Amino acid sequence: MRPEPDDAVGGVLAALADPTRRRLLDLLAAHGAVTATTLAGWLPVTRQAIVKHLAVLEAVGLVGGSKVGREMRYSLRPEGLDATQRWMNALAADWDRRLAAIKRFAEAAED
Amino acid sequence: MRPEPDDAVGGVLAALADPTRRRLLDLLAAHGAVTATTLAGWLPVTRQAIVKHLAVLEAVGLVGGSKVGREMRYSLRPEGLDATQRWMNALAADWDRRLAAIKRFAEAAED
DNA sequence: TCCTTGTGCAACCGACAGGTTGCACGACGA
DNA sequence: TCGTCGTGCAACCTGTCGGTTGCACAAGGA
Repeated sequence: MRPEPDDAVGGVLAALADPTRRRLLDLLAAHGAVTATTLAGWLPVTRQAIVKHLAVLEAVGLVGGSKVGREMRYSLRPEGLDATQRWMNALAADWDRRLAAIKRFAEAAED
Repeated sequence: MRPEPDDAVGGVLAALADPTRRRLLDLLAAHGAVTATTLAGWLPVTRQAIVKHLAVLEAVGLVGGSKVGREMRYSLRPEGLDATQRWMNALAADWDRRLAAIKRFAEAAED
């Protein structure tokens, strides 16, 4: 997947599309700032896999990491969701609007 | 991707993650019920690719097709978005809630 | 000080998604 | 009726994604 640089929403959607990544977000929501090694203990995958997932989540702004001593603590960054959330709500509203228009049009001009 | 039967949201997110699929949805929103061949004329991909994309969109309930004569007209199915939209709003709210709690906790126990 | 323990980096692998081509079939118009 | 046009199906190709293993290195504790 090659989301163009200006496409933040697409990136977030792609990130959210993976179930492991969603579980990761759940765990972060439940436990706050936590290390990749700890997360690996809760999921049936390697620490490396976790790190990769956290990297894509970080790239789209859904999580952030801060170094504490020699360990890296990852935590949620809820603002990262905002744009996508708004996009999706707008999309739903737009669909409803258009569908209503089309329906009205179809009723008017009975083909 | 193997979305478990009970996981509708994951399927929709995965479907929405692809930029071509999003463009497809935009086109359907703009033009109503339209055929795969027509859509292929508007996008730089083969009709077959379009058909595949429409298949995954249909599988998650975002679009629906109805046969008219020998041609297949695809159109939006806005209810398909609803569950995912609600999920995402709930997620955002949940994150804000948890983050606020953590922040309050951090303020109380100044490390 | 040295050993332990966790992190980061790179190579590698299998599976699948997005895309293409080719073809057979069914419906519509002349 | 026959030719045409659009659809559906299947095989195939290629890139990338999720995942693993192995290793080098830095930071803490005894």
